[in-house]
Amino acid sequence: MASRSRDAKVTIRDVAANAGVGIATASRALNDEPEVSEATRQRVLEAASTLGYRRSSVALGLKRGTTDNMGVAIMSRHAPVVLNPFYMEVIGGIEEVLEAADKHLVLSSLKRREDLLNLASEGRVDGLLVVGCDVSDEILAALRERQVPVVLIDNAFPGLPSVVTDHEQAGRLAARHLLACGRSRFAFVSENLDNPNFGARLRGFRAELASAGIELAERAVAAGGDAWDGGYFAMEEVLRRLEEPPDAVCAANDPAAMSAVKALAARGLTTPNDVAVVGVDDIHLAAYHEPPLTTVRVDKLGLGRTGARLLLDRLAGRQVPETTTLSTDLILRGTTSSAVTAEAASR
Amino acid sequence: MASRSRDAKVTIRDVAANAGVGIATASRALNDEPEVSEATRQRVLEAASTLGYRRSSVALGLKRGTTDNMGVAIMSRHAPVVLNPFYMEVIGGIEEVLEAADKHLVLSSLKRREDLLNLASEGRVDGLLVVGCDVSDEILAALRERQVPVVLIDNAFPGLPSVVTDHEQAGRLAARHLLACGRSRFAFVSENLDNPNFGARLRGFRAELASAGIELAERAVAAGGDAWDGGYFAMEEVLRRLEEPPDAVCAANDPAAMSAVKALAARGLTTPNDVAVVGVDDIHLAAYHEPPLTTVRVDKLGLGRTGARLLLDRLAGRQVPETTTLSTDLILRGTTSSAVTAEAASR
DNA sequence: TACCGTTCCGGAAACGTTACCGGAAGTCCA
DNA sequence: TGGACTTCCGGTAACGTTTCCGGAACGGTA
Repeated sequence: MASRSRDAKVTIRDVAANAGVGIATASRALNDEPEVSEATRQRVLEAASTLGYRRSSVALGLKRGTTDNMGVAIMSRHAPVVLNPFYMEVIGGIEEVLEAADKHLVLSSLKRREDLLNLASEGRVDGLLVVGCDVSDEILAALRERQVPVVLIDNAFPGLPSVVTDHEQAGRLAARHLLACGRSRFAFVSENLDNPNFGARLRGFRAELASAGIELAERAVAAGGDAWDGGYFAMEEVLRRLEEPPDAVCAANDPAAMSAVKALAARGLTTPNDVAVVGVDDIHLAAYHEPPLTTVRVDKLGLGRTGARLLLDRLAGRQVPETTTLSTDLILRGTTSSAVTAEAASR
Repeated sequence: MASRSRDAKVTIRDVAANAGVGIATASRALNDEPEVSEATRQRVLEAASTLGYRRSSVALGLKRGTTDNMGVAIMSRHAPVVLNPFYMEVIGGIEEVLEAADKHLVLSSLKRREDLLNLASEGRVDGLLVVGCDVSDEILAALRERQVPVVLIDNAFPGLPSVVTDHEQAGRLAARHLLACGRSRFAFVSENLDNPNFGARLRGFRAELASAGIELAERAVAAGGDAWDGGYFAMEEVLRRLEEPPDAVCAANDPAAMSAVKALAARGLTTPNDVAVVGVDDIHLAAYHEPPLTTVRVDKLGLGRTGARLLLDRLAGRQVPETTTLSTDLILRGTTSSAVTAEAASR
């Protein structure tokens, strides 16, 4: 019963020899196949146990042509990906589904483009989850052409299945809420406006305002740079440009919203009394912000989960839709209404 | 030159046939071995290119007995690991070194204990990096007994190489700084005091105070539970217990410190004027806190980097020290001195 | 007794690669 | 001219599995 620690690697031949059977029989016994008598099965199992046998996943992989591990490639042009709380939650969702399916997750941040291609075509992984927008079309086209099983998360590309957030809806929800709060002077701040997701949020925000008869001036929109305090500089920029400060701000994401609150405070403007602020994403920290951050929740776990599930489906030969869209929810907290206490913060 | 997209997998036999050579020669040409003429090498390379050949890493793995990927197991008993900013930075360091060495990172949060053992003994990974304290001695003993190449990060176990932080030093630095600030009524708050690392921080904190002739009362030490606001409750508890509020608080980690600042504010106590607060870790957010958080920096990237480097060394057959200790640094910011502005915040 | 079906088992091929070994040319020197 | 050495190449074993196929043993039935 106790597994003896062997220095040499113990293979199926060893357990077969030890049990006095052929390797074919040993294989069958180990794999719970029916065509083996109960007596020999026990003998093999016991031999395996005393020898401390572990089947080689590499050999199995070669035989089966499959590895049981999935690549997760996170592209983050700017900040180190591990500092991005958004992606971390997405990975959490991916991991949950993969673990339940007994798959393994190989993580790759992939500065070098060729690595991503190789990961799949060398057979190191069975499929690929590509997370985020910071990946060149060239790579995606190559992936598609090579028929690599891949699912895009938070990004889209013709011919490749993807799961995305309804970013425009997020912007619309933010605008609608701000309008419902009775605000009238709007602004939009972001770390970066090249990011297509942020662009879509702005588009939705602007569209909803337009349908209420309000035009969002170009001067009321600013980007402050890709860092945790990008929103701070964007907010400063907007305050500088406008003769009268806004009373409602939508930020492209939560970090930007939090920084914007700071920038407003630095100008003596309080949140939510002087200015209501709403973010997008609902990262974990949002609920712990002071005041708790009103935000439009993006289903990060859901992105990861359904992305992983789609990839698994695809590998199982099932047909998957080209794009599945996850909707967003307004999370009402303290930066838009002083009536909301910290108690109502968490989910 | 253009790689044709083939539906079937193209193996080295195919490129050998296409180039009109034997597979041994093809292998040599592909691997830049010298015993092949330049002419045939070119022929093989071209055949490989037009066929779109990619060498199978699985077959190579079987042949070599090595996978070129390393397992990273993060144990987090409580919160989902992806929400832990500390570990995320450690992973960043690991990834950096691994990528530079052309290794791949397979991530595993491992709820099920057997998975960790299997990961290595099935040959899925060449080595293992075990991060954090939330792993049972039983597993570590099994790892050691099975001779799995493993390096512990932020944890220690006899017979296994590990890289750790000098947590006691961190506590001492915090105490020394608080003393230098002229404070006299001390407290220590934590999410959790079972965590041996937090315990060591408390020990160092207490020891340094003692050597200044000050005894840290048991009533001035509290744990508030494992969540982002654990420090909040711990701080509340301390304030409730003490007749006079402390004027210096050390938190076991940065999230606890930030929450403690909030709890103090809720009681009308300002930071740093009424109470100086110092955290430990220096997570990314600390510099963006309001006021910027004075903290004792733990070299998270360094933990990951040297852990990965040690593992690589060990796999290369080099001898590695059983424990390497990383020291900490005091980062002076706004929660202990109002003279420090937000400008001096970042690294 | 002869035949057939069932149950259980072992040999060997195959997955894609590298490495060992032997052999065919070609070159050089005596 | 003949040997020895170098250069280049191909066949094949091996890595550890699974799976196909054939066969032995056995029991039951005509």
